[in-house]
This record gives sequence, structure tokens and C-alpha cells, in this order.
Amino acid sequence: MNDRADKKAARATADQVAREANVSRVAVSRAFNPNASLKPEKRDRILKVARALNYTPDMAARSLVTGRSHLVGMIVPDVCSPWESQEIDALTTALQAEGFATLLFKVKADFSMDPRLLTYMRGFNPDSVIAFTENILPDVLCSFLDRAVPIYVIYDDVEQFAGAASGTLYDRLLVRQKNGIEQAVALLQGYGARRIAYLGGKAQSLANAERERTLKETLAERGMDAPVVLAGDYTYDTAYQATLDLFRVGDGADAIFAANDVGAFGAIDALRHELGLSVPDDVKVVGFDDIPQAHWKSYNLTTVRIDLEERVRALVRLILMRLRDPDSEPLTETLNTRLIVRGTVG
Amino acid sequence: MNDRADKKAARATADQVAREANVSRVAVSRAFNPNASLKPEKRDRILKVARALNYTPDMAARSLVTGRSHLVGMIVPDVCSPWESQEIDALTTALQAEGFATLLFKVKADFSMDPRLLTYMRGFNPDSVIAFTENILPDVLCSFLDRAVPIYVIYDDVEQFAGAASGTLYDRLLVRQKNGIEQAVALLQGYGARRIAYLGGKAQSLANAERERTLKETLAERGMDAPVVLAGDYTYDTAYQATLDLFRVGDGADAIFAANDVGAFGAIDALRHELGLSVPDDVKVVGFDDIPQAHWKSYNLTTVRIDLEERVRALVRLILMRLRDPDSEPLTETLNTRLIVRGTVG
DNA sequence: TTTGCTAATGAACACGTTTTCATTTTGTGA
DNA sequence: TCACAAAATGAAAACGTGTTCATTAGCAAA
Repeated sequence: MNDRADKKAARATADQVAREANVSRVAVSRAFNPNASLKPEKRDRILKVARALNYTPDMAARSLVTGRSHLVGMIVPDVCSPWESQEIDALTTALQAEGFATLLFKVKADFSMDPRLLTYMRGFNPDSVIAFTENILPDVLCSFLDRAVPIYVIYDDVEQFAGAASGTLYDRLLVRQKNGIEQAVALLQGYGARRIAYLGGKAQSLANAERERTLKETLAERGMDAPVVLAGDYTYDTAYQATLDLFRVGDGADAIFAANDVGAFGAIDALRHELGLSVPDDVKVVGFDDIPQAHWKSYNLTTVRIDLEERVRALVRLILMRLRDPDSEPLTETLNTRLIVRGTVG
Repeated sequence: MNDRADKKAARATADQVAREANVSRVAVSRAFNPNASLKPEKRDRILKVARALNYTPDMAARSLVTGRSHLVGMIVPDVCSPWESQEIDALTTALQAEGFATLLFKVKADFSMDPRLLTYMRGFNPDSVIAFTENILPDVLCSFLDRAVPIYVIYDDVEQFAGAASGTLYDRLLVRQKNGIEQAVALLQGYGARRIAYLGGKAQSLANAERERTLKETLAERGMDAPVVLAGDYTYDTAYQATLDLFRVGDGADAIFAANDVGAFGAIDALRHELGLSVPDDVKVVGFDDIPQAHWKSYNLTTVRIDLEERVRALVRLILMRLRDPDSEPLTETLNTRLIVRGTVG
């Protein structure tokens, strides 16, 4: 009866548009489907009426019959993380341009996956799912998602992952971390660093494991000592404390290689503001990701970059390819990393 | 034929569950609706079969008949902004616990609103819409959303906004900025600051306008000079440059009051790393928001805090209230601000 | 005009659920 | 045992759309 109720009742349907435009309801459907065969003048008339009635096809109804929801699910543990928020932002923009909307699902910070969440998510029938949480195994996800085509974001070709996925088809985005890490180690070595500490990310993170492994491998190849490994969780506070411990309880280090930029920030602040050490004079620091904050003057961080735009382009390419042709062979896209040199090494 | 195709076809429907459990399809529907009348033993049997068949009710089909999509639309200009990503994260968590999923839509960074986006968004039939972009006028949004119940996030009781919304019903979340700003000005005055600069946010932002107005009002009340106003856009880089200009081209200042924390970071870095000035000795800096980065040692920012948890609680309360009783009178929730004192004033 | 072909058209069906509504079963008190 | 309310049940309708399929209109070539 009131204003709000009237507005609620006002949602126009294809039938109303059809009646108003003196056409069949099927014609209205065709008017909104560009490659359907319909007389141009008729289509124009319908669209005009539709605009006047403020009509939009109902996605739920459309989804029901086409099997396409135009939703892309994203599973993230922490939207606040600069790297992830960048990724969400870029992906949402790109997918929106292609007619897809982003459906956001949060998992606990400790990466524990509530099975009910997957069940719940599946109810929305996402056309594709992007999992940022790297420890959701393909088999687990695939068992819950039937029609949806999952896409995984993983880092480099980790064997345990490949093993778990055997027999299951899925698309992959690989990040070859070797390049960037090699450049970083070369730079550190060039500036005389000898005792390097690795400030880890989350223990369950495959990216973290792969970075640690690659760093060790690279140091060995160059005849350098194995790194001291500090436990971390990708956060500033933990990195700060770990760095303090390294120098107060442990034996210190020439250089700190952090698993991500935010961790590097924590290390730098601990060195400068609590330990009274100079970066890069006393200790050199290298990060990973190259988030926007890395170029802020207080940090001016030397870091291994993963090109975000290139990464998003590859991801969108995979998703669209899979949607267009769901039964084609699984694809793998590969990205490289490279070092961005700023002021925290020398 | 292949593994993937088999899996795709495997999506179970209520009919299959009904057949398997020797009940009618209606019973299956009721089994998933807790307050429907159904024999407990029968419900158990159905749920057991459903679990075995990996069945979940299809949200699209359910949405079609109930008129509830269980989707909450969020319109954001920039997911990467620390304040907004915090808000998205907290809201998504809270809504997920209540059975709603977050549908993310991005608008251009300059706040320009593509009308097609609203049309597109409406197609998904969100149960509610949260607009972070403060310059989307209620009338514009309401004309596009019929069934959805929009909720606005606005800052303080801005008159131009109230005017535009006259005649339209909508819920509001007001942030009273006066408290925090008054505390900040008192602190600045106590430390001898006299020439204060206001480093603005986006010109179109209502929050920015309100903060500027409140600052001017407060300064006048305490008999202090009107502030120099610097144009900004909430970003680090612009704040950095504006601060440089203030001291190189302009007359400098005793203190800088930034419209947000990230802007304050840019100001601090310009002062310390390019102008060779000390914060807080030469220039005092106050921010707005209290994002997690504000306590990072490199900045250790004194800032006006908006309590995020309290804010999200209020927002979720509004949304759920509106969903439960769509025709009730529009509500207004009010939040306060307070100063968090750290190291950038004295 | 005739033939053939393509474009345009609309009736009927399908998608997977919830909700009415009429019917049957169960439970309770006299 | 009976009467009556309450709970349980399933057939049918509804939600708003895309797609199939058989039919008609339009048009160029023979």
C-alpha cells in the first residue's frame, strides 16, 4: 500500500513488456539475446518498451533454464590482505566487463575449510570458482562442485599438488618463482650478504613452501649457506616479532628474504625502530608480491614481482575458455616473476 | 562421456532424492526448511539420502519462487583501499553466518556510475544493497532496484543528502564525526599547533565534505584560524604531492589533518623523506579511519577511529531487520568516533 | 509463376524449487 | 468408542525465463 510496497510490486516481467509492445513473450527474450533472429525494428521497439518499464531479465530464471548463473565464486581467507584485495579488485573488474558477477566467500584465517561452506556455495551454481586458498585440494573441491568448473590458483608446479589431483581435470595457473628469486639472491650476494634468513608465510601455504624450497635450491646452486627459516603467517605483527627473536635470541642475519611484502614491512620496522639497525646498511630486506605499498617511501622495498595484470588476464582467459567449451582439455597458463629493485638491498 | 561430463550430469535434484527416499518431492523441500511440518524420522531419512546424493537445493530455483535471493550486493569503487577491504571482509563474514552471500560490483575510481551496472546488478535480485560509494543518490538507486531493499552507508547527517532523499524510504547508518575531530583538534591545540592544513579526500565524497565542514566548525569554535584546504583523492601518491606543494609552493603548516589514514601516510613520507622535516616535532599529523596499518611502527599514526566491529554489527542489524520485515519504518543507526593517540602529534 | 531457401515467429515445454490447498493421518479429551 | 483439532502429506500451480520445433513470411533465382 505504501510507497515501498508499490515499488516492490513494480518489478516488470517479460510478459508485461510483451503485452505493452504487442509481441510475444518469446520475442522479448530474443530481444535481449543479441544473436537471436529478430527483426531489427521489432527489437528496437521491444528494447524501448523494456527501458520504459525498467525491465531486466531475471538472472535466477535465466540461470534455471540455461544452466549458466553468470556468477564466479571466489574463496578467500582474508580480503584485507593487500595482495588478495588487489587480485579480487582486478578480477572483479575484468569479469564484470564480460558479464559475470563476483560471489565472495570467506574461509577462516587458518585456512580451515568448513564443508558446509562448499555445500552452501554450490547452491548458487557458480559458473566457475577461483580458490585463493591454496590448500583446498582439487579433489575436495571437485566432489562438491558438479556443474561449476573450478579453476585453481597455485604457485609453481608443486608435486604434492599434482599428485592429489591425479585423475581429476582442472585448469591451472602456474607461477614460476625461480626467476625472481634467482635475481634477488644474485643481488644480495653482490652486496655481500652471506647469512640469509627466510621469513616464512603460513605453514599450510603451498606458495610459501615453494618459495622456501626455491630459495634453498638457489642458495645451494650459488654455493651459499642454507637460510635460517623463521616461522611466519604473512602478517606484519608476526614478522615483526620473528625478526626481534632472530636478533635477540638467535644469531641475526645479513639479509632477510620475506615470503610476502607485508612480512617484509614488519621485518624492516623491527630492525629500524626497535633493534636500531639500518636497512639496507646493516641488514638487507627483500619482499615478495610488489604490492602498491612497496613503493611507499618509508619502505621503498626491493621485491619479487608477480605481474598482476598479466596474471588476471591469464585467469580470465582460462575462465572464459572453460565456460565457452566446458569439455576441452585442461589448460595450464604460466607466469614469470622478476625482481623490482628499490632501496632495501643497497 | 568423460569424467568431467559425468560429474556435470551428476548434480542431484529434489526429485531424485524423493525417489531414492520413497517420499514426495514436497517432503524433500520441507526437510530443508526447518520450520516446516514433517515427521522427524522422515526428515532424518531424507537428509541422509540427500547427503549421500550430495544434494543441495538450487538457490536460483528457490529464489524464483520465494523472491529471496540470499544475495547482498556491495557497490565499491576500490577493493584495495584498506578501509573498504576491511569493511567488505567483516560484512561478508557476518552475512555469511546469516546465510547470505556477498555479490561484489565495482564502479569506476572516479565514482562515476554506469547506469548499465545498476540494471545488470538488479538482474541478480539482491535482497539488499550496500553502497560504499557515497555519491550514489538514493533516488537513482531506488529507481533501479525494485524488490531489493537498499541500505546506505553515509557519514553524518549531511543536508544535501537528506534533501535528495526526501520522499524515499531507506535505512541509514550515520557516523557522528564531531567527537573524534574535536578530540583531535584539542590535542593539536594543546601541542601548540596553530596553522592547520586539511588534506582532503575525493571531492565528490560526502564523508570528505562532512569532515572538512566539521573541522572548520571545530576550529572556529576554539577561536583558531580556518585551515588551508588541500585537494586530494584518498590516495598515497596524491597526498604525497599535495604535501610537497604545501611546503614548497605554499606557506607550510604546523599540522596536517588528513581525510583518511592512507593520505596521512603520504603526508608523513613527504615530510620525512623528501622535505627533511620531523613528524611530530616540526609538523603534526592526524589521520582518519584507524586502519590496521596505522599502528605500523614506520607511521604510528594518531588518528580518528570509526569502530569497525560496531559499524558492521549495526549494518548487519539493519539488513536483517529489513529483510525480516520489509515494510517497517526506516531506521537510523548512529555511531560515534574517537581519537586514538599514537606518535604523530606529540 | 514456381521453386527453394533463409529469416522470423509463437505455442508448448522445460528448468528446480516453494507454496497453496484439499485430503489423510495422528493425537487428545470426553 | 467417538468427536474434533492438529499435524502430516502430496497433487497441482506458480515463479520468470530460454529453447525446441513446427509453421509462416519474405525474397531471390529459375
